[in-house]
Amino acid sequence: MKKQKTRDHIVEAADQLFYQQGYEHTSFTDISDAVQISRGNFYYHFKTKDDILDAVISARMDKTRKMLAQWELDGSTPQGRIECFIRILITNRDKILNYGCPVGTLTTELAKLNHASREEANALFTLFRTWLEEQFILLGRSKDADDLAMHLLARSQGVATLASAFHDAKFIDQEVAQMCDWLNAYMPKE
Amino acid sequence: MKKQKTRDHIVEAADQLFYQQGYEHTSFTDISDAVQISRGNFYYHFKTKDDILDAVISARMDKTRKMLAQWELDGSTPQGRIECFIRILITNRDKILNYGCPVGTLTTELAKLNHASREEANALFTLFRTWLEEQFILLGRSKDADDLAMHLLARSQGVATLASAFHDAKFIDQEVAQMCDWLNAYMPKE
DNA sequence: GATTTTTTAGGATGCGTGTCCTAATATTAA
DNA sequence: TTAATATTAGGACACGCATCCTAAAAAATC
Repeated sequence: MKKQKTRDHIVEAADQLFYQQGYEHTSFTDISDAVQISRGNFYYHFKTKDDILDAVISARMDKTRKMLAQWELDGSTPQGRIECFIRILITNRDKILNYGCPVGTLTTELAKLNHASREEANALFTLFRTWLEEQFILLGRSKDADDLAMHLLARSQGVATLASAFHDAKFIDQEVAQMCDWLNAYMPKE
Repeated sequence: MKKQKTRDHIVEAADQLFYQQGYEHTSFTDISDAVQISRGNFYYHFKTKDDILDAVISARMDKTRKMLAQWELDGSTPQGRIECFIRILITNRDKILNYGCPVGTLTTELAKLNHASREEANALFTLFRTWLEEQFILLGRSKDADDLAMHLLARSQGVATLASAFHDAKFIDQEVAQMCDWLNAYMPKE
């Protein structure tokens, strides 16, 4: 099946372009140029542009789930796992400086467009949210686990937005350090 | 001069629409419908769509400057003034729940579009940043005043993004309370 | 090698867009 | 009232867009 292969290429290219240029501002031509495929050939793989968006979101969900699963292996303690989350800002620093947070910018754009896939994009946030919540529960904070998860999500989100606006890498490092301090000071050592 | 009047109407309508729908997604027709003006008449007031954007940004700068000046009067202490900033999230809660932060979402969009007015939009952030910095200096934190300003900006930004994604008003209230606590606990009482 | 199926290329179509032009109307000045 | 100017309306224009169609090419099957 060659179909699946080119389909994957399309999704991958669209994923990048949607992140870098935004969904609406990315045209079929942009994607076909990136994949080196004729524009007309698209319809064979995807009926509409919205379908590509759904495929991209779905792919991001899978990738995120795998990443979270990996963190479960990397970090032996809940603190360590949460720290993995905090440190994505550093791992993806360059991209974030240029294009912001992929989750935040997409949900924001789709909200403005009042797009049908708005909620599906939000599910990406929910994925992180519930995962973080679980970690905080493991830390014995079951009462406010969700609040803490939202708090951390919001801080990461804000850091990405500001760092991107001012193209300030140092700011990312500072805030990541602060969040780690917050995590260690605030949480009970076990 | 009737010209100035309709020009102001155009800028006001464009301001709202750019906020609610995004810059790119708002067409000349959208604006002319809102202002009740023929589409062709636009060119008499603005040469290009980009010119409208510049005018909108400029208007927002003026409005922001006035708001900051007002806060200088409202809050007798630097803490009080900073608290004014934190509480915009509550003042504009409904709009934020629906459309996010006007500054953050615009700069994010223009960054993706690689738009010429990107930097001018960022100046809105800088306006808040330097104003907050001044307040922290007045509090005797001249060494890390800018860091604190950026920290607070980022947190507000993150709160707006998450609250909008999850349409969660309670989250705004919680985080605003936390930021006020942080401000009062962290800062020296005088 | 022949035939069927899968995959592709490239252009046609209709629509919305920003932009621009020109003639009509309203407003002001003489 | 008349003449000059300021403001408007509405349509023309070229372009890019998502979409759709059809015939050619490639691949797979027999």
